[in-house]
Amino acid sequence: MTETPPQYPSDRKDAELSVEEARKRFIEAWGNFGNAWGINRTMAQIHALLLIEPEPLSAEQIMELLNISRGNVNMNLRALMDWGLVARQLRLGERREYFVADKDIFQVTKKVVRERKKRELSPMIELLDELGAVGADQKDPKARELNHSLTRIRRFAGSADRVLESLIRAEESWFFKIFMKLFR
Amino acid sequence: MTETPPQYPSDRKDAELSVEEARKRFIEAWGNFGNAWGINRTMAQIHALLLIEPEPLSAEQIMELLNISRGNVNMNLRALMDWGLVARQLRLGERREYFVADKDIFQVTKKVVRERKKRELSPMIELLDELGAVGADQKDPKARELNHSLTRIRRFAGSADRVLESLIRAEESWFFKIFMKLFR
DNA sequence: CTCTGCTTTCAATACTTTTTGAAAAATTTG
DNA sequence: CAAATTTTTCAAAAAGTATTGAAAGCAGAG
Repeated sequence: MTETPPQYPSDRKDAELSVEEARKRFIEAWGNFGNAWGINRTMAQIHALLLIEPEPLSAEQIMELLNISRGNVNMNLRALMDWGLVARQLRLGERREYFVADKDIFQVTKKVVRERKKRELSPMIELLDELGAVGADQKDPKARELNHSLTRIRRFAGSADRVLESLIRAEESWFFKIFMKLFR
Repeated sequence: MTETPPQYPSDRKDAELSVEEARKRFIEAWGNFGNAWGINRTMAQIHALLLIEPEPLSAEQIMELLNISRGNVNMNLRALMDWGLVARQLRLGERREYFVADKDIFQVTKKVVRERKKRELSPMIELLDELGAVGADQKDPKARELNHSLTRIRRFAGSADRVLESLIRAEESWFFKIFMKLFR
């Protein structure tokens, strides 16, 4: 923030503006995207910003670039670190903390899958197991339908769980090799 | 609501209560689950209710069973029908409309995937294509990092898109055969 | 056409989640 | 240790989302 950024040559006159515009549009889109999937918009925007930033950024810089408050930045950076998507980075002789995002999009996916599986799928499976036996022995249609529905869902959830677990464990190359062959 | 439900025999004294309790717990859990994934809690609860209900229900019955207003039921039933998860069912000689859920959980998954792919993934891919060229020719690190990030994300989004498209088109048995062999 | 019974709409309200910003806590430096 | 700088916390405010309920709309029956 205190230093003047160096000027780089460019073929196009409007290049500098265009890059800024593109960055802005991507950050917005990533924010909306995350939001639609139950991730706080600001958290996703900070993530987007760090994804396209060549250098680590300080909380101060994020505040200014995204126009959000100190507390908000702090809160969401912590969440991003909890998810393993962003790491703190210290610089020798500097007091201020900097932050970088893991730029490997496959790693990002794995971490998001791991986190949400733990938070949402696993509790659902536990519940389904707990309710699994209810109504199995009864003739009441309500009981029977409940039992059948829960059994089907439980079976499906188990499959999903295994697929996701494999995804989380997969090595990037292996995963892509198989998938790229399978899917077009 | 106006007719007395028939009594079914059961091995356990507390069976009736237990089934009701289980139904309630499942509906709640499904509501929270949907909510975490960006689906309105009530919409998910109505879906859960119809999933475990042996008979079609009217809007009136849903209102009473879930304790929600007429307008709310109407709105969310419409959304569920838009997603293709619930169908209207008319009875001969009856004016009132009834609703049933598609009980095939694999179909449900496919429909949800299709809908969200259309609403969220496709627009993101369009944007990435649009922004794809920005900064490719520049030396400015910001431009280069933006370009690299967007290229990586674009490539990944394309893979995800193809995988999901295959899932949507897959026959259940085929899907499971392949996946069960691949994963564990 | 009018009554009746049901569905749909939507402005107002209630509820939930996010954001702010100032104060407190923590950490480094001299 | 106190001063300086930075991070963290959290109650209050703002923003966003869901829900209500009364009124309007619609369709079949008489």
